[in-house]
Amino acid sequence: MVRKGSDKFKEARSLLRGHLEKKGLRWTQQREIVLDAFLMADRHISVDELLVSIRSSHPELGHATIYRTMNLFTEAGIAKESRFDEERVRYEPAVDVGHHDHLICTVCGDIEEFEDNRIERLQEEIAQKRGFQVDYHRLELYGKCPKCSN
Amino acid sequence: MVRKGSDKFKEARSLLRGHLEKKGLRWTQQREIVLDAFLMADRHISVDELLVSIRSSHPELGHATIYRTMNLFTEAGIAKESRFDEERVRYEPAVDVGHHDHLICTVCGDIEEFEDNRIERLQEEIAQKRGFQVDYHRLELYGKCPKCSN
DNA sequence: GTTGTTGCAAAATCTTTGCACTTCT
DNA sequence: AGAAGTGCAAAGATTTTGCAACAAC
Repeated sequence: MVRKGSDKFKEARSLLRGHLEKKGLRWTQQREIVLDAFLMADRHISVDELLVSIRSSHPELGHATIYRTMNLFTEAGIAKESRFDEERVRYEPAVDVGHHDHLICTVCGDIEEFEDNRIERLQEEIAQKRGFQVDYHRLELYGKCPKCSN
Repeated sequence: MVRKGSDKFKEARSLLRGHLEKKGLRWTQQREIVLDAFLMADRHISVDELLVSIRSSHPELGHATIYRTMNLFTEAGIAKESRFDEERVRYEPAVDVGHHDHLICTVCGDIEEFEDNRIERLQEEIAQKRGFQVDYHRLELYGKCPKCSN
């Protein structure tokens, strides 16, 4: 379980404070509420899922605010967008985790993370061979998780 | 240059004919027009780009038809959807090409393709280790192409 | 008191759908 | 003739934006 006092929360808050100060923006209740909900979610969450989880305690907080806030978090380096094979964007925390790729179950929607340095090295090699300078990448394996493949 | 008589065109037409027959669907002028425009495009094309390229010769062909037709082509195995980091879907031919992954230039939008069996094997290995059964994957390297990185 | 922020509704995008009309077979 | 397809406009879904009221500094 993710607790509010964990390192992830502290790091995210400090990143956000820094970003807000640098840009002359403000620390608001709404940003705090969305930040907590986002970090507590502990999975790849969409805006409307966030809205649902927030609405019970803060019914007045609207979707426009969440969109604006998640864009802010992305700029601040707290959240990362992932589009997977869907139309809508999902967000995952970008703090307190190294880079990783995804295994996505097309049956139950479960998303697991993995990391493999050998693949990263091969990607670098392929890009260099073509004179490409890679800034970031995305590797997603779609299929059936152990539960769904029986 | 892609010619209308090339293998790609023949293979796509034959695939489409087979799919239409199997499903009891019909071979129409519009499907032929969209198929030709799609295959001639010879790059990752979006619905509105297709619409523009078709509108000059067939102004009455609407976007709904293109959406429906591209969905049909995807089912028939002629086209493959790629969403990259955009909101809209792009399509690429699924015939006459092996599986490949993408290098995407974030400056000029250029998309190159590559293939690497070593990476594919590592993906398989990672998935197996977790009991995941991979159906398909997606690997995209984002960065600057030789022209744009100077 | 400024200036940024929010909440709502409206607009913008991309995609799908309902329906009358047309076109295959 | 009958069933499927098309074209248009309308509706859906997701995301952004304009603006008056509000809150942070």
